Amino acid sequence: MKRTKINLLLERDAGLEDVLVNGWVRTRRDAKTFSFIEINDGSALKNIQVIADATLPNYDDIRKLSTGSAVAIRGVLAPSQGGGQKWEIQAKQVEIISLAPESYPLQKKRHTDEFLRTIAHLRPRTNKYGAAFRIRSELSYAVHHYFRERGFRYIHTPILTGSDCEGAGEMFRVTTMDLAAVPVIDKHTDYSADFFGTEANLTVSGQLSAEMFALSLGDVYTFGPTFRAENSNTRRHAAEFWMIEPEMAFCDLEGNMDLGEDLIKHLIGFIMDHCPDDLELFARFVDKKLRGTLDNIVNSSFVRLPYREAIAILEKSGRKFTYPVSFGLDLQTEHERFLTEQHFKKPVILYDYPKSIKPFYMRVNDDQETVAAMDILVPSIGEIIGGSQREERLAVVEARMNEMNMEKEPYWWYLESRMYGSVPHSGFGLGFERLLMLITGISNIRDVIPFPRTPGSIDF
RNA sequence: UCCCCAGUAGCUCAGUCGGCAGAGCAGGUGGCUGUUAACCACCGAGUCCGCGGUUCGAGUCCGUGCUGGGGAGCCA
Repeated sequence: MKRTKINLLLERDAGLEDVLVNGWVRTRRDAKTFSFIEINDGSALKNIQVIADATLPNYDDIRKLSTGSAVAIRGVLAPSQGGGQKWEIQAKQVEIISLAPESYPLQKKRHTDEFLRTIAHLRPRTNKYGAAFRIRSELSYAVHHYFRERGFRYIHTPILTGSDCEGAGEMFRVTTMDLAAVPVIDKHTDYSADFFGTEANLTVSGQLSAEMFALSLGDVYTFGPTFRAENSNTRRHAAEFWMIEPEMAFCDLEGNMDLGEDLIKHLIGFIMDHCPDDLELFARFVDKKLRGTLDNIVNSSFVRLPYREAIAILEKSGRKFTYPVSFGLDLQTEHERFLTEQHFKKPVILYDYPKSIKPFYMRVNDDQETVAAMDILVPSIGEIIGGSQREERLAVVEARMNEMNMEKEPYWWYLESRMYGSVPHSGFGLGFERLLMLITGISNIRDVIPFPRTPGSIDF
């Protein structure tokens, strides 16, 4: 007999004479002539209650069922005789697939996130983490759904890259060389002996590759893992995370901002519509203000503010900031928080940043002083999107690379895209985990990634 | 990498001025009950993070290391 998942049983209108449910025991309560067993199979937040009567042949064993044990229950789906749930299963057969010993670490009470991180292989069996990872799955689907509906193509950009200067971030080196005996020529590593015959790293962004496909297929996006070897020890950073990077041909900065705002609103709305139970858990137990935060984002127009005006607002605010504010300096966390949490109290899109603090590929504005960059900042999380209109003029992008003392040779292919049919185009990167943090109210990025990788930590 | 905080039973924590190691939950046993974080009684449970120091005596004070957390920087 094929098993039926609990989420489908719980939403039924009518009972069933014979069903099979497989899952894990969350708790067992014994009455005089029968036991209540609550089963969860991960398909939903809710458990299903099983009534196991003392007349069952293996009732003695059933009475020993411990939290975490795996079972197969066959029985009747019937209206519950007690309050608290609509349906229950009156068991005709209880097969114990495996009995969890008393050392099972998850108890029927609240655990701290810090403890659960030490048992990351078991934590998805808890209500909170089960809900978080169901939402993560739905959110991934929603990303693909959103772009597909709008004619975007999904591009698998490389994870291994030969460039060591894609971005400012530190990169993870990829090598097959024996690190105890690295070949050296003139005190420098001889990468010609390595697997690719040159230095190789893990990607920090699929953007440059995605641009090539935007200039071919029109509107494209990437959605995959990204790696940063920064020694960042914060609740918002991980060494391995997922990023969504749309790239649009024939699109300027305004169109880019439109997409970023619409994407965020749509994805949040999708989860509100499709994961009400899981979201409710976070609104009740993790962040009491979550509903208000999400409603505010979905219903408000994001503020669009040139960097120059943001500086003026900060200067006039009368606030004493730890870090200085003036044109040419990047905004610090305290400044971003002031703008989104105090001044506007909603998401803010900052754009037209000084070119001196932004990378070579961003399009230089007519003022020659700023570039067509945009960051979307949200309350509590901070920067969730960073993007720009790309510099499509060959001479300008080459001049920028010269200014920054960049070696142009590795980018020959990137520069050729500006020689052959170059067009205005734009894109951005959206931090998938940061969006998940925003949607769930989970405050640590390590808790929205199945097995998080951070400096000094690669267990599981 | 820098600053701050924490580390005591399986888990969450208390431990006063430096003087016998504690509670709740979990687990075990028994009881009660269409229960639902069930309830009641009893029982077992410790490298007080490691190392060194001060002291008659250190969970407690000092130094150092490790681990975890928060903040900052960097960024998504």
